[in-house]
Amino acid sequence: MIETGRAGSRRVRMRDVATRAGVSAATVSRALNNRPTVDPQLADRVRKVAADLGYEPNRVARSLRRQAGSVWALIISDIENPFFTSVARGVEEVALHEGFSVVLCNTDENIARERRYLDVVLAEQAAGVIIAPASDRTDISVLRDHDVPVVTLDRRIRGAQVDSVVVDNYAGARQATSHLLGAGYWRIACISGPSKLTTATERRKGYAAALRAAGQEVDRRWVRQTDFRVEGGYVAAGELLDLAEPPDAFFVANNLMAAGAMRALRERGIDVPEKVGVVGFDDSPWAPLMAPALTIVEQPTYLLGTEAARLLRRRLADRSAAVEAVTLPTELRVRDSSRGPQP
Amino acid sequence: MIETGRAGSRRVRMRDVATRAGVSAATVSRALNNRPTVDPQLADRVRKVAADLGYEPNRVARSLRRQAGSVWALIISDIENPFFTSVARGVEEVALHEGFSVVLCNTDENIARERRYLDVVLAEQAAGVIIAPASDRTDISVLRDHDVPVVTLDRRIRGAQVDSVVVDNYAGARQATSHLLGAGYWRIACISGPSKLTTATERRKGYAAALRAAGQEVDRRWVRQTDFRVEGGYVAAGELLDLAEPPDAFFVANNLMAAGAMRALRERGIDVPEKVGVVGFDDSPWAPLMAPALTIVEQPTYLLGTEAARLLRRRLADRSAAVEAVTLPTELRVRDSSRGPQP
DNA sequence: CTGAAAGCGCTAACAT
DNA sequence: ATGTTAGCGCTTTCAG
Repeated sequence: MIETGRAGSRRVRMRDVATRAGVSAATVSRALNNRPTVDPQLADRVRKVAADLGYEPNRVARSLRRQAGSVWALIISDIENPFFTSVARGVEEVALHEGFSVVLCNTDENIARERRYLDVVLAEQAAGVIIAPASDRTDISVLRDHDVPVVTLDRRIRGAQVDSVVVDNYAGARQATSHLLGAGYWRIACISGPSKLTTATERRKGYAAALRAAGQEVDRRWVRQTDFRVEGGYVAAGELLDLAEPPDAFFVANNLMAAGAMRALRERGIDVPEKVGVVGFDDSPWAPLMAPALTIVEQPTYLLGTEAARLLRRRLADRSAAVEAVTLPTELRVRDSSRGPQP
Repeated sequence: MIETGRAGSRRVRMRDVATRAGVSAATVSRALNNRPTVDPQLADRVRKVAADLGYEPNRVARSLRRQAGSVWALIISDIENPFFTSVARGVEEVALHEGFSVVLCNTDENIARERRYLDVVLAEQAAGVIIAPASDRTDISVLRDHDVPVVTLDRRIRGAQVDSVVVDNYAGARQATSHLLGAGYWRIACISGPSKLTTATERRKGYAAALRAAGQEVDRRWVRQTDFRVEGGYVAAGELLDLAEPPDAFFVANNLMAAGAMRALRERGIDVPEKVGVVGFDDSPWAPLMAPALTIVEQPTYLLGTEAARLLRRRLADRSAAVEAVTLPTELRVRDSSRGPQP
């Protein structure tokens, strides 16, 4: 039904409900907030009147008065990565259940933009913040100073005493690399992300650990740290393939970069997995549909979101609770891109 | 730098700046908002003091007083679709440039959730709203009634007098279908989205128009309208392939459904494009990487976002401007999945 | 050009 | 159990 409705019709305020119900604004407030100190019958009547009038509390006024809003801010670093979108779903699920709304802020891995959003969510009085920091040195003190609960997600901030939830990047990367070794690849390169991100460095370390466990030295020329984007993976893979002694497998530390690496391989007509094996990190809708289907380290993305939300809820309820650091396991999902080399 | 900072340190208010600068709060307000009625030298001094104190205006108080906030709400229907994430980038680009922040709300194509977010953004006093409505009958009167500017994006609302920006779905679908016919496919099926979405129905109509232009009747059994999800495309394609007389090509009206259709084809061991041709609608990071690389109708996603933002900005500046309906062209991007049938 | 004062809509402290 | 009052932090008349 498209109701035309007169534009500018005054929004109904609490005062209007109060007048109509023949009570004071305070009583309306109490009734609508289910305070126990109001007569049940009266409360019912007030709520009925409010509903009839289509009253919706002004959250801005409420936030100003309560000095705390009713939205959670989820600050993510790349909205184009399905990893974060899945995480967002998880967060939302819990938030809505708790009566909060979630707004997303996209920093694009950009420190300045992250800084800006931090100021915004503070100024907008978010009830809490879940953030995938754009750097392991992101300064969240502005939030902490004003008692806004923060949970870091996916990545940790070095030295910060905040609740956090991450996956076991080290173990996942190590398992992926060992899998490649076990499949018969021997000259394995690593394409990881920015060194300012804990995820990137931990995955690189897991890769190195697997090599060493197999008695190999880590060849620095075969380790690339670039951005976490498709283009970064494409360029890095290209450079590695153009080396005099190119690798025969890639461990690629992120889903977007893995797509880029696959493109570089395809453009060069290099058969995967026959000539070069590939394992990515983090699944994506397209990974199983690629040619060949991509082996990846799967992360519990949705769970990551719900866990972060759980930590935030807990912190909201008890500011002095002990800091909790959750680490979730990954799972290697073997597909075709790592079936082993063919002479 | 990780500053520890004493938790709970009082946030600095305008009054503090005023006291420190030896002026009234009103003057501080005027100075910080660049009102012309304040002595330039004084204004400079005030701004300096504000900066020194690390003063950040409380947006909640400002919104309450001004009766309008400084964030734009972007209400999208599926955060997991890269289409929307790219659009979001475009919106943000313009918004930040204009001094607004963007928050994303994800409705998941769910009418109830959309309803909720509409109430939330109203109550939070968003300065404006850009929305991809979950239905062609979405009721946005709650926003219009309170003079919150609205721009619809990607989809239109039937009968609504609001600024809107969409792509030419009809022409794009028609071109895609004609392309399949030209490549030699003859029994072309259409997998489209929910009939409550204008995008889905227009794409279906474009498909039908192309068939009729080629002298074909439209066989209703070959037209499926499902959801815009991977699973929907998978199921629909499977059903169509299991028909006694299966189609020899698919026009799939969305990127996620196209991925699902490709999966159904792969599972049945049906060669694409030799046995069955496929054209999708809307590009995605994975489309060119699939096996075979997917032919698609490309949409100017980023531009869609910036255009929507432009319309919103215009409306904010002039509430009585004439309603503008922008239609952007699509472009067929031919890859391998529609190379033509082989006997 | 600047200051004093009112008030946005709500909630919490205080009164009754 | 309910009403009255004050005030969250800002902007905007209205005076001067």
